[in-house]
Amino acid sequence: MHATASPGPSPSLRGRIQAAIEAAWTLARADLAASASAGGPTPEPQDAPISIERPADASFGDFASNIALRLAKPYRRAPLEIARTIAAHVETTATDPNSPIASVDVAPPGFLNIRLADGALATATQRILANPTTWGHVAAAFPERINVEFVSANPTGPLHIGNARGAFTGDLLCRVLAAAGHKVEREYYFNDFGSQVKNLGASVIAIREGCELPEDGYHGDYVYDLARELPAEVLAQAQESGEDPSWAAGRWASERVRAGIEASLEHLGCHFDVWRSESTLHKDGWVVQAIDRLRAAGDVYQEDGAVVFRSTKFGDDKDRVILRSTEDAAPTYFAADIGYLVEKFSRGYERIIFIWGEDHHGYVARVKAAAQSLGFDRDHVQMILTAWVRFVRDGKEVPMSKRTGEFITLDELLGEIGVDAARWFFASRAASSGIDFDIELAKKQSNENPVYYVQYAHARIASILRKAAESGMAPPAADDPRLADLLAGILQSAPEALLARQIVRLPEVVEDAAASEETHGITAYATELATAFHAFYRDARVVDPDEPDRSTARLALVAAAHTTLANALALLGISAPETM
RNA sequence: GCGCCCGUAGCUCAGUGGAUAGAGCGUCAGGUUGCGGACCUGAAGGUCGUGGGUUCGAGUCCCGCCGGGCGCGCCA
Repeated sequence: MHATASPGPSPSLRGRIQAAIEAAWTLARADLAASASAGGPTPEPQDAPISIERPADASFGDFASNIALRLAKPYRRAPLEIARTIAAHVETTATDPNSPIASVDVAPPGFLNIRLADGALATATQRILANPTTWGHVAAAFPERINVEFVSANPTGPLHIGNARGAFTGDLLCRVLAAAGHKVEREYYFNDFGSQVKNLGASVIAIREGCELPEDGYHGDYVYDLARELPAEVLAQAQESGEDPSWAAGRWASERVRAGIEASLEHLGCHFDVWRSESTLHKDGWVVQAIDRLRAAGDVYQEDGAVVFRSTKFGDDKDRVILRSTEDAAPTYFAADIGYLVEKFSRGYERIIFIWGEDHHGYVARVKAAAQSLGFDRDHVQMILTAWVRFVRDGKEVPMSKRTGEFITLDELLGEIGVDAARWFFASRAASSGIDFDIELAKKQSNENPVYYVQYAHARIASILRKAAESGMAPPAADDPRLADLLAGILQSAPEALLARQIVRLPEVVEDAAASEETHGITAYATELATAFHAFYRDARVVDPDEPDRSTARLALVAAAHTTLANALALLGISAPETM
């Protein structure tokens, strides 16, 4: 019971191994210093953290470290000597029954190969049964409040397939950061201020009145729907107050479109905590305040009647205009971005992340420059750029333009290939990797998507648990006093041990995903876990009335696998079906 | 022209300076008297775009070149 008493995240096994090796290194370093020749002083301790990794070849053990190879040069000692000295100081289960390490071997040219104790697998399995909902969550070394802004497409038309990557990338990042112990808020910024809103309104009115569309008007089917649904009162009120009806209709249409976008995103499993409009940003004075702060910092100047921010002072390749010389000194879009930075930091975030398409990479330097001039740490403003997705149908690139209405909406795409398959597709690729998305191919292959392989493993486990229940059997409770012995009994044999070794990796996978801000490690892991389960299923009969103890023990392991698969899928926002 | 990203198996993609470069799909050959065959086992398939350099060690870091994408507005 003591092992499972503390709720919430606990360190990954890898973290505990790392701590053990670090402790051994501290002792080993003293040995090495004591035996040092008079050749020179012992170097200062290296700051480099001791990295523990999963070896490429499983026969080497559960974990490996190249620490001795890295330290050989600064300490001017043979890697093998360092490795042997460290290994001699590691507490293993041979000397300390609580150690997660069964053995440490030294292999040329200086690797430490570490084998996990069976007891560590059993303890981890118990912990999963005790706290299934938080299994896989880890505690951040420095928990932060993080704002992640993504999608932020202008509400002048429904989301199209080009918005898919940003939506999924942002959502996945938020899920991962939250699981890694951070407080995450999801934000959508939209422009309800610019001329395109008026343009949308003009298009709606033109259709409504049967006139020709404006030259730069919007043409999509949705514009006709808007024209049909526009309440007459909107135009009547505009006429009464003397306002340009295009603005009034545009505001109405834009809000209508925005609500549709929100519904689409919710359908994808992408929830946003904050919807921030550009007009309120101006109205609340944030843009003016930001410009004043830049001016006070001495980082703006006048040129040809315009106000310019000296962003080159902070590494940008040219200075940027923030107030135009014409149109009543109207602020530029960039000025609004600066105001938005001030407003966001005023809410107390330690870190602000933007998910942008790579076509925005030119904006990174100027926004970071603004942050720095405003007195923020530029490293607390972070941009994640997603590479372009080329949508292809029949070998031809699909054109996408909201204005001409030539685009495939996100809703249409997901109607064809399904949310789970689409999520897996994007989650399993690095954000920086360019993708050719062949829509016909994706439809054809959606049945071959590995996501179903993983979901199938989950459903198969659910089926086993149902089968067990029919025979009056169930996984043992987490506080069953026999659990430790039962697990120890089965973890001696290969099918069970191989599965358990995959199960216990989840927290490490979450740590890695959060550190790299990439999710393809999770999809790869989920696939490997499913494979390990299918192999176990082949070799080990779970429900066997003739072997009640062994059945109970295996049910505990299977229940842990069930939870682990479900939590890995939850990190990806993908459903974990009980049947399929 | 300048800047950023990318180039790894037939295809789509992984690969925090370390051990024999991996996975899925596709191809080929096999597998079920038991809990879900949407499964399992095995095989074939690689000059890691290219040429140098750094390193005990390079797919990974640095430089040149080739090829592809994106960006270089007081636009939004």
